[in-house]
Amino acid sequence: MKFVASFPDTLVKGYRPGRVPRAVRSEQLLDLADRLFAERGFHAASMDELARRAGVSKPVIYDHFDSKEQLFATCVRRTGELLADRVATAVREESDPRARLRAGSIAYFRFLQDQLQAWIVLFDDEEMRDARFAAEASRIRRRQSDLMIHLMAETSGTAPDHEGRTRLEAMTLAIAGAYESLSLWWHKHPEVPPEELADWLLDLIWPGLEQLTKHLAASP
Amino acid sequence: MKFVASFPDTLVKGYRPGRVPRAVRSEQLLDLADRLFAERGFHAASMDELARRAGVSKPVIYDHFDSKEQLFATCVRRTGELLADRVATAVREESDPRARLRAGSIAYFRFLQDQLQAWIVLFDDEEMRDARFAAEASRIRRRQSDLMIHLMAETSGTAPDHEGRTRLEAMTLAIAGAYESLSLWWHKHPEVPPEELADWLLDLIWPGLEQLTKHLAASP
Amino acid sequence: MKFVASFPDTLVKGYRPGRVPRAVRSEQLLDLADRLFAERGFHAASMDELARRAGVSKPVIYDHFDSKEQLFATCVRRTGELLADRVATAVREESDPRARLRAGSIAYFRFLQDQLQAWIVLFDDEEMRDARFAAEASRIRRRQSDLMIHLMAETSGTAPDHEGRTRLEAMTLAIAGAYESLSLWWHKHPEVPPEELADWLLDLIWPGLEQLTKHLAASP
Amino acid sequence: MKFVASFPDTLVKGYRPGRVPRAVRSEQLLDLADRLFAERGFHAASMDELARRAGVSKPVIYDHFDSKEQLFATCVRRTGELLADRVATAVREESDPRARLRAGSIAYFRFLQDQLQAWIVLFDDEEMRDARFAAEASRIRRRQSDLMIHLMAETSGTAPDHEGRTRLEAMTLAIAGAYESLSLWWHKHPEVPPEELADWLLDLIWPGLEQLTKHLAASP
DNA sequence: GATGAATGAGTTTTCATTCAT
DNA sequence: GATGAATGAAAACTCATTCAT
Repeated sequence: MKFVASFPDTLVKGYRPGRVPRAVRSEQLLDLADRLFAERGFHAASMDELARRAGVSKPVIYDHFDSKEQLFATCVRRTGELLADRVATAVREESDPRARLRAGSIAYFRFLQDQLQAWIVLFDDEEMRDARFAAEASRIRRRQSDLMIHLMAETSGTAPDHEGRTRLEAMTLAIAGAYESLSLWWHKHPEVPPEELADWLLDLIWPGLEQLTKHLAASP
Repeated sequence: MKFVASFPDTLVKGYRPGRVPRAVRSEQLLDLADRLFAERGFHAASMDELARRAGVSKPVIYDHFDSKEQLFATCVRRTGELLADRVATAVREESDPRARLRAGSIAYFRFLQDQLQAWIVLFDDEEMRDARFAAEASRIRRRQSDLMIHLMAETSGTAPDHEGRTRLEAMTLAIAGAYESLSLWWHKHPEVPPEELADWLLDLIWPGLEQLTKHLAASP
Repeated sequence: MKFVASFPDTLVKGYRPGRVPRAVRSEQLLDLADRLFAERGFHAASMDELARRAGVSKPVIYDHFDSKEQLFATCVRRTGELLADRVATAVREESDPRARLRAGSIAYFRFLQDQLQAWIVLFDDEEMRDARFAAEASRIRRRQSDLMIHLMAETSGTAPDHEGRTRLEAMTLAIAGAYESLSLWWHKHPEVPPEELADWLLDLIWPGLEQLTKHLAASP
Repeated sequence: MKFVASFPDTLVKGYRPGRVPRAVRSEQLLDLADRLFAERGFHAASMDELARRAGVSKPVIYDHFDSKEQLFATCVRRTGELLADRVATAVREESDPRARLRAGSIAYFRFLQDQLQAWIVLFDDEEMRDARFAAEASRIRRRQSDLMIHLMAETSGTAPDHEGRTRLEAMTLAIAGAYESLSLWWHKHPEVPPEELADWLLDLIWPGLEQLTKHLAASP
């Protein structure tokens, strides 16, 4: 006889096992799913394991979420929204463009620090580029990019023409990629403080960005 | 229900079907696997389909490769090496640092244009970030990064200290991320020529990079 | 994912939702179950959906019926009894044997017209021939058959011997089958009026039936 | 440790267990599936059990048939075709219309006797009326009906008008239902020989049928 | 009289992988 | 050098049914 490890990872706080209100259970499942997807990736994560970790039976999960895909999408969206909020809030608290970008960057890296597992779902997951989730993933990246475009537009004061917008879009997406890639590196060098990371990145791209903005403002 | 035999995608040229020398078969399988992984992603690609496309039975594949994982890893490495070669060759043909970086960038984007399907395996695949393949993937990125570090080191003429090296490494990886992300954007804007892409990116990062190099050279 | 509450199909008339006397609730559930089984068939019909349609929770259903099977059986029996009543009543209103059979037939087809969904449960349901329900189904068919035997016996005036009874039973069951099959055909040709259907069938079987009756009357 | 009963129902004759040619395995699976569906009905029959009975693993089944549905459909069609062949052959051997119908009926009942389990799949299965299989089922019934229409048309010598054809179709389908229902009765009275069953049914419907034919021939 | 939350046992289906020939 | 036939293990998802309140 096999003894399956039978301690659920999470006994939802303050509730006796097996009788948890719907909303609470939903949150718990989302949290555990975030972690599980981060650890295993979409495909390798199994609903069975999620159920085991939550200490519930599978139908409970399917009572809360339609499918594995929908559960994953929900995780991703939730995390993406949280990240966008944090960054936007931080940006809003500064007025000088460079300071704003710096504040946003710091908020970005701090979020990764706090929500390690959630962030991995966002950027490091194998499936994040799966066709079915590409939409959500690129929406997130685009949101970061848009924020930056907005920032740059403020700086320049003029609206760029079509070609200019195309270029700006490409560049901000490239920068978003730089953030993501740097995040992965950071994962292995956690001793670097978020502020320093932000400064490094700003020193690298700010000159080019400023130049670009001027160029675009001048071109039409 | 079994797929009826039908026409294998590839009848290896110059050989009667079913009697192909080992090395040729290996190459053929790698080519088809590249394509298949690019189309479907690692998980969704099935050995059955690969066998069907190759017009052989599955044991043949297992005679050449230990497992699906190993096959995938081999595809990735092969493509990565090809890319690195192209870039290195292009870089070698220029002498001015900025021109070298530009030449490398153009070679990079041209490779993507030529080897669309292979490149997707490299960067766009869902699994590329799977734990099992992370090693290979980051090795490729690192190779790009190293190349750039080398480039920058030449420029500055002095070797940076430890902290400097850390920072340089982080930044070059960030830049590699920018390239990858820009490539994904390019996928949807193929009308932009590789040279223009390269110029955009250089305009963005060159000022920061130059500055960084000077700074690092000065610091010790 | 749970279906959001939405509007139950039936708010039992004259009662506040959620406070309905037992007998009324039972009837309501049977009506809805009839409809549901007719629409989906036994297997595909789910207790969840029944509960939703009734606007109650599942335990309520289980408080009224032991199991899905028992619920289905109850539906079938109820409908069967209704049908038998209608036919018997119609038969009683005529005196000539042929006219009696005709009246019964018309009543039969009219019932189908009125109670379309209930009838489907009776004859068209996939499960009606399931071992577990065969009993109930054949009881209904037998009731029709018995009625006819009775009719024929009246006509002949003599009781047939054992062999004769066997044959008569077989024939009346065959005729019941003809009714059922014709009903299915009618489903796709609803423009034919019940009276015409009855006449067609009578023209077909009456000569043989009369003959059979005489033969059986003569044989002992 | 649980000992699952491990004698497969069928060790395919003449082959060592586990190495059976494709065509043979296909036939074996169809035969066993026929039996299984007959015993349990479509829903209650599980692929697991079929695999167990065949002494193979489930993937073997899925290598031969796309899905449970397709397997069932194949069973049904195969049996239906066999039945139609037998009946048609028997009919062809007589020339007088009544004799032809009688011969066909006898062939029909003999088929049931021989292929008991297959026949149950045809008529007694719960799912035979499932929307997904209705097509196949009604095609079979219609084939019987068509055969009879053909027979009757020969007798009358004239083609009936539209209304006449509608009526004839309805009646022949009704008769097909009578056959099916009588078959079910026969299941419990196997002592009656097929010839007697056929005679009973012919005595019942022939007079009406003949009349109908004349009537239809006269009407236009 | 009624409910929200939960479950056990099952279903079909898929896939990488390997004998025996 | 190659194949036809087979498998073990697991996956996602469903459903009738029942506590505890």
